[in-house]
Amino acid sequence: MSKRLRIGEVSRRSGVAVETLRFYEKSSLLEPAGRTDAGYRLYDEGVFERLEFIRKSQSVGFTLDEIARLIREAEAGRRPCEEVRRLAAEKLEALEKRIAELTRFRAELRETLDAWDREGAADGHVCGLIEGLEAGRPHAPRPHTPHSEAL
Amino acid sequence: MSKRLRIGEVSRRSGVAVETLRFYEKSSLLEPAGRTDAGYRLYDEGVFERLEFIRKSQSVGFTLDEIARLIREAEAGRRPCEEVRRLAAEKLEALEKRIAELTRFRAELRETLDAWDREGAADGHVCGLIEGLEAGRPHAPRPHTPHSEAL
DNA sequence: CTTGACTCTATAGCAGACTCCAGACTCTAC
DNA sequence: GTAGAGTCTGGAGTCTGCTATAGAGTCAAG
Repeated sequence: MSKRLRIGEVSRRSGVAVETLRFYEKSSLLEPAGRTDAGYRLYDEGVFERLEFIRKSQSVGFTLDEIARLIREAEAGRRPCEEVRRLAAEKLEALEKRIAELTRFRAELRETLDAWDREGAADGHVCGLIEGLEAGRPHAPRPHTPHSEAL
Repeated sequence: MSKRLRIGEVSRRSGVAVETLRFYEKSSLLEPAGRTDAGYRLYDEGVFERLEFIRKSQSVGFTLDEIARLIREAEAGRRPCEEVRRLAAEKLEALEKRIAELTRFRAELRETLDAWDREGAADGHVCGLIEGLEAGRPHAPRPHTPHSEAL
């Protein structure tokens, strides 16, 4: 029989704010195992596992809604492996696109910074980024990419 | 003398929604080159360059506010190279951290997906992610399998 | 019994980047 | 001259993931 924890203790041990725990409850991510007579939430040790799951899922790009859905399915006794896998595969794909994109931008940004270093103290000089603002960069403009996911 | 475009045309050609263009204007990111007598915004071709600049800057992590600031400085004829450079260097650093982070996540995600593929067709099998979820749940009694650090 | 930390609910607010709406005007085509 | 698409303004609403506040009840220590 495991010890039951109040919300503050859970918060302290997990690093997740009290308000956030309650918010997660509202969002169907986390139910307290019970309540005291006074209505205080009581959690058991499993909560840490759950929070870890949430954290990890978030970190690979699942939204709280998606996470809630997975949890719902799992609790309904279903094994939404297919679904999870599909979602995860999607996330992976998005992630790869995003990494490629960011890597390109990193190269550009480095290049720009390097150029500034080279031209550095030369006064009267308008640095590359600003130049791009006024006249356009030497790079070919790309067609619009609809929506870069905020990964 | 380049042709002047109305907002819808700019939207169509850039993929940026009309409302977003107006929103950018409110946010001091983008001014139409003029107005018709009826008050319709008119843009010239330079707008695409500007939009591209905004998009790229966003992609490397500048906020719209920062972008507006850069534009303001550039248009004031100042050369805020120091400032721009500092900001850019910061973003580069952040970008590198982000890329490293995402790359780690990608590795984890791939690994997870691979693991699922290997264990795949084995029926009755609860995939790692879900397993983590079910741990400590009173429902769904499950055989204990010690592989839960899925994500 | 009082103090102070903790908890409760319900509601509001924040940041960032849009997105949509009403109601009025304008432009183009037929 | 009328339909229908496009545009205008100003302001409100959306979305995600929290974070904060008010006002009240609870609990353990001194």
